[in-house]
Amino acid sequence: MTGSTHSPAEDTGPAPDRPTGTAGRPIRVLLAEDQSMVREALAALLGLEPDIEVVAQAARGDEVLAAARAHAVDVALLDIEMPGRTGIEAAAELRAALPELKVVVLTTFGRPGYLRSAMEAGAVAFLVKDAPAAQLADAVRRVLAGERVIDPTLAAAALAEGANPLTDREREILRAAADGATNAELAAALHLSQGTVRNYLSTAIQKLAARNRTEAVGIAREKGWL
Amino acid sequence: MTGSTHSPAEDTGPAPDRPTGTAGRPIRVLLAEDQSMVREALAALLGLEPDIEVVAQAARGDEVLAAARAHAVDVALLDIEMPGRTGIEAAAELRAALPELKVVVLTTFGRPGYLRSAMEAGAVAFLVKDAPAAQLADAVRRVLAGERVIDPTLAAAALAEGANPLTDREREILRAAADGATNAELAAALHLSQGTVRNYLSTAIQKLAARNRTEAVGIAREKGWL
DNA sequence: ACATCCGCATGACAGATGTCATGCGGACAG
DNA sequence: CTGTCCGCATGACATCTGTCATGCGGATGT
Repeated sequence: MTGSTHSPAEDTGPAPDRPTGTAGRPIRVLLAEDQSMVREALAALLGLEPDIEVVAQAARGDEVLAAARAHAVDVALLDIEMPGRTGIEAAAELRAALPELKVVVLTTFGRPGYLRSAMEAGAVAFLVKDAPAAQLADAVRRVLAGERVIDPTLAAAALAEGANPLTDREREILRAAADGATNAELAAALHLSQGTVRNYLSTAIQKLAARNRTEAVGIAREKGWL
Repeated sequence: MTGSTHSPAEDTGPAPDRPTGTAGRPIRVLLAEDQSMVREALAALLGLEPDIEVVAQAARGDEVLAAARAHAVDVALLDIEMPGRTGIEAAAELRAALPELKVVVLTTFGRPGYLRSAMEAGAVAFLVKDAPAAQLADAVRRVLAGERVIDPTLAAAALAEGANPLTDREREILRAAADGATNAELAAALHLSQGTVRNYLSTAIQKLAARNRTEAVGIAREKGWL
């Protein structure tokens, strides 16, 4: 357990040099998370660190880019599950518009597929909310120093899983089927024959080693492939 | 419908010094939440309040009772989704063992069924993590003063929904079907005929106004009836 | 004591779902 | 250029799933 780590005195270790250029000024952080209570609690936590300042908050994925631009942010902390845009989509957007900015993805679920997508979207760190709180401030400092911060266990799992085996069509149909749509509706919505829809579902079920669509949806969700 | 109702009886029994913010000792809080980062962030947030002290933390539902006993806790803050025991189950346990203790249930999902179960288990407050962070400390103080704290919108939704319409059997089967089990397996596991299983699912589907088992599971989950 | 309601249980039937064999066309290595 | 692979697409067939009519037994209210 990494319980109480409030010792600013011994904090001299990981900060021999401020990699953001201007020495001495606090690290400017954007925090994006849809649940107010969690967001503000995380802000309080980071506020305890003398060298970190939360200068912007966002409750929706589609507010992230504007907020980052408006506040000259050094590091963006993004939750994945957000309304408007997922943290992953927001990360891709940030990389395109503000390539200097370091993106940390912070999520409830340590799904290998999420890690993979996050890295592909340009994130340099991936944290799960299960991890000790001390890792949060730590990760902020380390990404600014140019490091990548990834839980080794999760990285191994992501590599072991391999990539998402589902094709675009299969994912599309599985996602729609997850909401309870009957495959006649799917066929109509996608302008396909009913048999074709069934066939995609069938191959998806086989690829995921499931016994029916319900289980297939569960497995795909669990791995972050949906 | 919210806090305006005080309990007339059973109030101010053994309290020479009201532990409320006035002049007494700080309020002793137990915080139970499985995600370390969120738990410690919430602890940091509460730690900013001068009259509140987080004296115990639990990462699992089955650690709650022992922790509450060991630290003479005034208020327990319980997340619902936890390993070991749900926050609801832990609340029932606390009410049985430590009836003085005020229980606040704190959850990600504002599901009406959750609210209902929480109140039946003896919780006196129900907060969603979507709410502003200030409500957390506020709720702690108010429950200690004998108030109940419930989001009026959610309370209205819970009343409008009515109670869980599913019978025990239906819930049991729907829950199992949610994992992707085929109903032949369900029949074997529950020592029923296959037709019977289908029938339970059928009535569940009708009660929930769903079109198939998948959608029924989704609806039941959303309402907190699973 | 009785009628009534409700949960539990079953099998027959129709319609939805999953599997299979088959074919088309683009990408890619040789 | 050609053979091969893979994603996309379809219809026929067998199985699974959802609905219905029916019946049993315990609780409830009168």
